Amino acid sequence: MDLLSTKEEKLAEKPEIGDPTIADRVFATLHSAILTLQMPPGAKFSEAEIAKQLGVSRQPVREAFIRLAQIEFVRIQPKRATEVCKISEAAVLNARFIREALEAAVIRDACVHRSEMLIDCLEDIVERQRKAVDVNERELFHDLDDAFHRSIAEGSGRGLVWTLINEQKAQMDRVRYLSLAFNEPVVIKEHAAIIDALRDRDAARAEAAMRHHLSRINSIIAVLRQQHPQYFAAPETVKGPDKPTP
Amino acid sequence: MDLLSTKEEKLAEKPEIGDPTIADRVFATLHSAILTLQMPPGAKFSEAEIAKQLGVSRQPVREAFIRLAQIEFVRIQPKRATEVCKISEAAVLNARFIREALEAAVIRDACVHRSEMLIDCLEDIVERQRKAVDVNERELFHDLDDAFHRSIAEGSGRGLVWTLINEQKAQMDRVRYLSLAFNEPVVIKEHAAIIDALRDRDAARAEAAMRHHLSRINSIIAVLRQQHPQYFAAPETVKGPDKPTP
DNA sequence: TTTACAAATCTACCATACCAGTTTTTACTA
DNA sequence: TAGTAAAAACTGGTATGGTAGATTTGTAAA
Repeated sequence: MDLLSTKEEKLAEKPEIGDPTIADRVFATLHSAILTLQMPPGAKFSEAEIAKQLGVSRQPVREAFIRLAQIEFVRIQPKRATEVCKISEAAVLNARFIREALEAAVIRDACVHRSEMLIDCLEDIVERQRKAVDVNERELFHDLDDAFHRSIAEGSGRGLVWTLINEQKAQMDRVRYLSLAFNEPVVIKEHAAIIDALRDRDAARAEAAMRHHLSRINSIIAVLRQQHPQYFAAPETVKGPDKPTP
Repeated sequence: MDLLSTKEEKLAEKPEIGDPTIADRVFATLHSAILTLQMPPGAKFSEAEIAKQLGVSRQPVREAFIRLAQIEFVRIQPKRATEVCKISEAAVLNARFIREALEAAVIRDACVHRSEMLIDCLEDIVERQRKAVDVNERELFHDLDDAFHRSIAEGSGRGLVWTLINEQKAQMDRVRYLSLAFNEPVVIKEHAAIIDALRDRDAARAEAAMRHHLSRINSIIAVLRQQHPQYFAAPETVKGPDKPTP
């Protein structure tokens, strides 16, 4: 892994008076590295190693690790090692279940509370997505995709729900980085269909369009798992219902 | 706040070879204290203060703070202070929205995948709730309520979803501790209605029963806010949809 | 009495040293 | 050579001291 290149730019700056702490910046650096697969699933590293590479002490690195562990980006094994969590197919499908349930509920709300401004905003985003496809700007396209879904949530007064969706989405985003062929034109069509239903305030149609749109990941993950088995965790056995132990 | 009383029992034990670290135990102690309102919303404290009270160094306390901040139990103000987050009505209603959307989706799944064992398990839980009411064991009743919902999720293979619901629920649980009158008999009736629909595999009825059951919090929170205004944050202004900034 | 400013006293953040386990290496024995 | 045990080189967890910024306090001037 090569995080040294970003050292001088991002971390070893002068001790600014600004807000972000060193731990914040270490977290952001590692978060990005994991998301973009610069740090691939299964990679092992230590507090001391990262600290040395980033030119800081172990302490802020350690605190970044704690935060990364909470979002299941890394797994801390005390006295042993810390490693990047492998992609769990069960976790990804679980994230999709959660995302679908939430976005379905959100878009139903949006059909009631939506403003004309929201429609304009969404159409603007899709238009920019078209341009992004023309110039083959994959990164921009993905950012606009996020913006599309976030705007719907915020437009119906459910901005806080998007925060949660975004966290769940992180597991899927690593998959997204793996899949080079994302079939952008179809995505744009699906977005347009969602806008249409939203404009007509047709909740049932909007919800169906959204669910269809989100079902994409299912067909992708099985393929990617075969293409990159080393990035995926072994399939878990699903537990049955436990007796409660209060 | 009086955490010293639990010091000898929970923290100053012999250095076991077992798993939980000191930071884990500090986290659990503070988590419980905040949930049960022993540490009321708005209370200020410092790393050094807690460390002294619990008889540990500042480091594990600090790490516990980081984890508590991530679940929005405390707010860390650098160089200033750390305080218990006040209850935000917007956050509670947001949590309910999320919980309702997820549990509605889960129980629809459960109507398809449910086993006879799940029905038996749920009926057993409700029966124990009746007994808990008889002997006025409020704490036990609440634990069984959690067990009821968790069992439904795990019984339909969505145990991971419960993990998320549980996190969201934490904000509501502080409200639950505030409300002394919880109207347990009605809760039991609602649970029974959910079981009935689940037994009949009637997804629409089960979902409706679940949504009705979860709507309870809305009527509670407004009253509590008036009764305990010091525990609640000032109402936030809801933002409109932003233009994306990719 | 009120205001202004400085010193004392807080805070959380960071660096460092040490500890107790784990893993790997090394070296000696059978 | 193979096996085993000791030792060296890791790991993350904890304790502690120092630092810079924020708050409070206290004192002096208007």
